Amino acid sequence: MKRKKIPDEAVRRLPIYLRGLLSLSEQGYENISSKKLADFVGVNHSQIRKDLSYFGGFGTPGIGYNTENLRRQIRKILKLSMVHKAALVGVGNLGLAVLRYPRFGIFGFHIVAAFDNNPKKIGRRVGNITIEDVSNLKALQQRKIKIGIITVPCEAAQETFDKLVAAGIKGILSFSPCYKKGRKKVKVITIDIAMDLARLPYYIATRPTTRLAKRGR
Amino acid sequence: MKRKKIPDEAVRRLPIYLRGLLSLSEQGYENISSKKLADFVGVNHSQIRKDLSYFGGFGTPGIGYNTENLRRQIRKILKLSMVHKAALVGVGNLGLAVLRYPRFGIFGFHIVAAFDNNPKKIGRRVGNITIEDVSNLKALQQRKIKIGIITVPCEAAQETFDKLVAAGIKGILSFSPCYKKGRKKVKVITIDIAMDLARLPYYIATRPTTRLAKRGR
DNA sequence: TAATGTGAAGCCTTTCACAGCA
DNA sequence: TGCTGTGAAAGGCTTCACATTA
Repeated sequence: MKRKKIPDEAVRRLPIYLRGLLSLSEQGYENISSKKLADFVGVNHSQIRKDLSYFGGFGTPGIGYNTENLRRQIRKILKLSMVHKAALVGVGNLGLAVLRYPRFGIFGFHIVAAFDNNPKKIGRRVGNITIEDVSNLKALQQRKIKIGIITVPCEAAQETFDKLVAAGIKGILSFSPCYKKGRKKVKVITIDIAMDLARLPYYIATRPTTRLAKRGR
Repeated sequence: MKRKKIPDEAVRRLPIYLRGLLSLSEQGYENISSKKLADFVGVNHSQIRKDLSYFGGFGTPGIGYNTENLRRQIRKILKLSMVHKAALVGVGNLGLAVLRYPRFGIFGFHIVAAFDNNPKKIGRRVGNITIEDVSNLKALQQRKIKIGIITVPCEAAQETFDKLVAAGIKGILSFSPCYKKGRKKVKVITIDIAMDLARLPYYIATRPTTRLAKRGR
């Protein structure tokens, strides 16, 4: 295995495996075969072995993968071994929900700052974070925050995006559907709730037998 | 064009085009070429033509596509011409945020019911919806609700899923990362915020020049 | 024996390139 | 001329099948 180009799709599946391994290790599995993990997470077993082989041989023929070790390896590949500091911009309903979202911890994320442009919100506390004015975004670099979460309304998305990039942010999770120009050296992952919902009716009652597509995304 | 098998990926892109067309038609474009739309939404222009060709020839050589007509056609393909009634289960932070999410309307969705199992929440109003007890889920069929949105905590996801399926729901948008068994004749689209976030560090500072991957998903 | 790691095959998706039409 | 619609080529991803290893 000589570091060929690694499919983006393989990277997208690693967190799925990680979450599966977490459950299975809680269930007491010390070792796990690609077959068993495959059944559990709903991915083909060859796929799992292939995906893992891009990064190295973590298994033992005849035995499978050591659950703890594989978890550690995947966390390392995804750079989740360290804790990542994230900043959230836009403390509306969705922003609040994300701030209070309980499950970031298991992947090593920590939202350490929240920003809004509404004077009424600035200074308020959510959990143990105090909402700051967006003008403070400039200082993100000094605070070693490399990940941004955008939960502002559509109109403000481009401006927020530009500010985050200017502040040296390296990765952005955006809930805003609006198209961003000028992304460069910044990885952007967009979650567009309305758009995902918009695909649903197409699949309803169209097909005599539902195709059970790969996985909802 | 003889209805070959239509790639799921093409369907996934249709809402992107739809949203792009909305903006461009607001900007006053009466006709639009695949090239212009491509630049706007960040997809290859051949891709757009190919995607549309799966469903029919909507354009005019030399001119492009009539903006209004293409919007209408895509809405028709995605079955978004009618209004879809949706029910939301789990009125926590995220559920509230989704209930108040302003942008479902443009795709023709209408959340008409919300459910929770917490007696303190039942009876409360959010917008013009009254929160009901989850036991009322049974009646979804009579109420002609075919789409469900799951925003319950992980532990309750499987149970909620089973109830929605039993109630005759045809499509589900789930924010719960937990694996669902027994999906059948039901299309499930999953949004897993933590998992999307978990991919971000992998892409940060790994690559000398960022690959500008297709689009964040 | 049981399961990994992997070349090769097969399948799906994207891009190219151009005939044909307005 | 400008742009669509579409075969064909290229590229990428998934699955198969098996040599290999503990």
